[in-house]
Amino acid sequence: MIDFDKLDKTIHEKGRLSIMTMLASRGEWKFQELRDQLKMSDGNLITHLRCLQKVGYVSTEKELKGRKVTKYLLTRSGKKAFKGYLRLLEQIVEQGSS
Amino acid sequence: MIDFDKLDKTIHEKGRLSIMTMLASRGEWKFQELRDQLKMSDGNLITHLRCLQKVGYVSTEKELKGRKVTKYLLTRSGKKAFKGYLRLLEQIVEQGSS
DNA sequence: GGTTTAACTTTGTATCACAAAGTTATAAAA
DNA sequence: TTTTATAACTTTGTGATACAAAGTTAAACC
Repeated sequence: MIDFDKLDKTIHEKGRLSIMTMLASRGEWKFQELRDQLKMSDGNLITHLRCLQKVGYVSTEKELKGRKVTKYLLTRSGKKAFKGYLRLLEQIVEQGSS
Repeated sequence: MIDFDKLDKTIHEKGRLSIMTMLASRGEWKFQELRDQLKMSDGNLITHLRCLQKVGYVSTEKELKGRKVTKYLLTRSGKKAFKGYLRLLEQIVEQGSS
């Protein structure tokens, strides 16, 4: 029996799941890129990013030269948590297709 | 790019996801079995089941003889929807491990 | 008839996704 | 050097909903 208590709610929420998936698939994303790709409002996106930062899954890099640009990336802990989350998804897929 | 808009919110919620996974892995489950396995309160479980019934993913069978027992199972539409959901999970897993 | 049991309903609360509007700071234009 | 534009961020409000707890109903067994 799959242990659904282990399902990380921070990652599981649709908006943050999409963010995490993007960050996992490529090193860095600008705020703008995330917003445009995911078609989220500024407020919604930044709230989710803040939430992911607060639990330590995401960090930022600021470009100091040129226009103000913020890049977001997964932390080591974020990568680990996402891996764990994916492992649970795999279990669900496996059990669901049996 | 994965289309997260397609992610079925009815299924995605943790509680209902666990229910759907159980129903997908075995034909029928009694209310009691679901409640005990998933450690949900009566009220919470039935609310999720009602929600799944309302969108047509789950149906019930009542035993008419003996003690009152209700069994829950996936409808054809529920199986189809769950399959679609799993396909999206597979995409996430794939993209996440690239 | 009374008790137990399974399923179900109702009610209340706390959380949270999301949008919209407002704020700040910097860079380019004028 | 004032103005305008832009990117990131904050604040506020609202609606939705997960969940628990307590109450209700109906059938079966004593």
